Parts: sequence; C-alpha cells; structure tokens
Amino acid sequence: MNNKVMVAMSGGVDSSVTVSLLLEQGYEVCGATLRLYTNEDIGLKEKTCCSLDDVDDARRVAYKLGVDHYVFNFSDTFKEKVIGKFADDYIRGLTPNPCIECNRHIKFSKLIERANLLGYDMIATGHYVKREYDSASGRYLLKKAEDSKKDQTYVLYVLSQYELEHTLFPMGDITKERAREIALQKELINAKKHDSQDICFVPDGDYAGFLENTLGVKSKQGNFVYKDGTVLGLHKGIIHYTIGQRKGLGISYAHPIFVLDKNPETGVVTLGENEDLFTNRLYADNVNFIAIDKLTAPMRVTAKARYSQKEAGATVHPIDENRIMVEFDEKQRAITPGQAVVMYDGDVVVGGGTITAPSLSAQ
RNA sequence: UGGGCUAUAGCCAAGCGGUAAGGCAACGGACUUUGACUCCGUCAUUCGCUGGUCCGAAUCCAGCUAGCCCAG
Repeated sequence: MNNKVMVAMSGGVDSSVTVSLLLEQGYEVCGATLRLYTNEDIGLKEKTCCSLDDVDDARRVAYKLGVDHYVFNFSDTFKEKVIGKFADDYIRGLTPNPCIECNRHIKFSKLIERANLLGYDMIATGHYVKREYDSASGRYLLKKAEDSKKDQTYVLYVLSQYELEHTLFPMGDITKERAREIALQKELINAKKHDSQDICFVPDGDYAGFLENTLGVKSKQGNFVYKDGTVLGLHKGIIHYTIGQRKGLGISYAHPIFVLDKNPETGVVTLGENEDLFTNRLYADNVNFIAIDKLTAPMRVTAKARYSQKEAGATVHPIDENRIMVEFDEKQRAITPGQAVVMYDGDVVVGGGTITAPSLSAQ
C-alpha cells in the first residue's frame, strides 16, 4: 500500500480542504472530479452549466494546491444507477434518496477502480465522517464526525468494508468553520462558496418537473382523499408528493393537513392529520452492515429514518439476510418508504437499509 | 313577481358605529448534499352593487343583484 491518495473533488469547499489537509499529512495527492451527467441528461441546452463551473473550480483549486487533476466521466453509470432509479422509485410510489445511490454505486466503488488504475491505493472525500479500524472485530468502522452539525454518516451507511478500507475522510476531524478558515487561508477560490443543496442533477430544484419534462415520466393522476374517505380534490400526479408533506397540496382545509400515504396503483393520495403520521415500526431491505458482519439477533441501537433527524432509541430485528425490522421506543413521524434507516451504536454506524413497508397500518 | 336567511381575500371565517382578527392555500426567504418537516416574512386602502343617515359605516336604513331555505 502506498501513500498516494486520489481526492474526489466536487468543486466545493470541503473536498478542496480535504486535498489541503492530506498534503499536510504527507500524502501524495491528486484530485479527481466526477462528471456525473451531461447538460442533455438534465435538460439543459446551453453549452455551459454549473457542473462545468464546478469542474473548473476543482481544477483551479488543484492547480493552486499544486496537485494533478483528473476528470472522469461517469455519466452513463450515473444515468442508470442514480437518475434512472430515482425516476423508477417515484413511479413506484417511493421517495428515493439519490445521494445515497450515488454513494452506493459511483462515488466510491467507481472512483477506487480508477484510482487503482492510476496507481493510487486510496481515495478520499470531503464527507464529514470518520473512519476507524477496529482491531477487535477486524472491521473498518464508520463514525460520526467531530462536527455533529455536519455529520454525514447517514448517506454513507452503504459503504462496504472494501470501500472503507480504501477511503480517507480527513474532514471528520474538523469543523465546518475550520474548513472555511483553511480555505480562506489557502486562498482557495471557493472558500465562500455555498454548501451544496438540493439534488445535484435537478438544476432548478423542481424534481417533479425534471421527472416529467426531462425524463418524460408520466405521473399517475388521482384524487386527494381525506382519511375518512372524503374526496378533497384532484392532485397533480403521485410523484409530486411524499409522506408527511404539507406544502404544495393546494388544498385549503380548516387546518394544515398532511400526506399520509400515496398509492401508485390507484393514484390516490391520502391526507390526514399530523398525529396520524407517527408510527414506531418500519421494515427495511437492501441492508448493509458496517460495524458487524450480519445481524443474527435483536440489537439495541439508536436509529434515524431521515437525514436531518436526531436518532432515537430502537431495537433492530433481523428478518433475513437482506431485511430488518426496526422498532422505535417512541413513535417517529412520517417514516417514508424509499428513504433510508440508519442505525448507530453511539458514534458508530451499525448499518442501514432502505425503508420498504408502509408503516402506517402498524399503528 | 309569497315568506325567511346570507353576501368580507383563491377557500373558510371574525367583526354588531370608531378606521378590516385568525386559519387554510399561495408566494418569498432561512434551514438542508434526497424528498419532506420546521421557522421567518408577504398576502383585502376595502367588506355583492347603488344611494342614504352620521363627525365617522363592513357594521344602521332603502333599493337592486346573486345564492340558499320554506311555502307554491
């Protein structure tokens, strides 16, 4: 194993500072920016777009820090594994998290492949997480970042042991504020660039418009139905809604009402009260464990069913090789199929999975 | 073309002579490497129309119009 590291550079501050930190730590570093989609893929006709600007930012930072910079085109894989799945999931009535799919299929595995080909044993990203080798279990652990406000373990529960073995996360040890300071000190052009937001391949944030106009997705039409069966109106198509959603329904009621469920077969979107959204049980498949090889017995953990949520006490039960049932001690709001559930043991990521079963009926 | 009731923002709705609450929706922003939730902000110079009374009218009076209900 050598000390050559290829850093995934998005063009943002964090990955830029990552390069800087690794250089200070004595690594031989290069940068690589992943081209994940083309203008055509995302429905833009112009020759230039933000993604090219990002590549340019990355290149300039690499130059400034004196490291080589590569650009890899992964747009075919991204289109299939991320954008394609994103659309399929919505059509099936799920609410996907494309960032997780990108991490699962592209950002790590594909990049490690390329890095190896170029003689780099390791890659690094700007994620705010920590990696640690646990000699007791012989496993690489993924742990929460020092800066808990920025912790990104939720979107990385999909990493394999192989991927963790070959990835460094220098940002896990510093705060966002510190990262900005370093960027300013090193005079990196993106020092004050805004944190990324929204879905990267949906330029204007209108994901439903993207699905319909760019991908040609036909959204299942249907009625808004209150939980008692009263039809409240017609909706714009099932892909526009997600469990727990309040805004954008266009329904005026005596008080706020929320999406409780959506049925991809009938096109019915069920509305109801906020209290109706709370349940304490969920099922997940496509599970990946990090801290353990497999789950063989119920285990106490803390878990969260969405990105920006504090973990809550729960017990994970194994169902089979690929599925689990998570029972929270206290009811959680709007557990949504398609989203991920991630389990922790303190700061350590135990594992996670994709939420499947509608949990509303469980009560 | 008899009697009664009601007309306030896109929807619901307070107001009862002193200078248009509130909720929902919508829009804008904050937050956020997903979708959401949440939070903050904006949203009727005017109360169906026309006159009248009054220092002052969404509020009182008259007429008109529209809708609803009960009698035909």
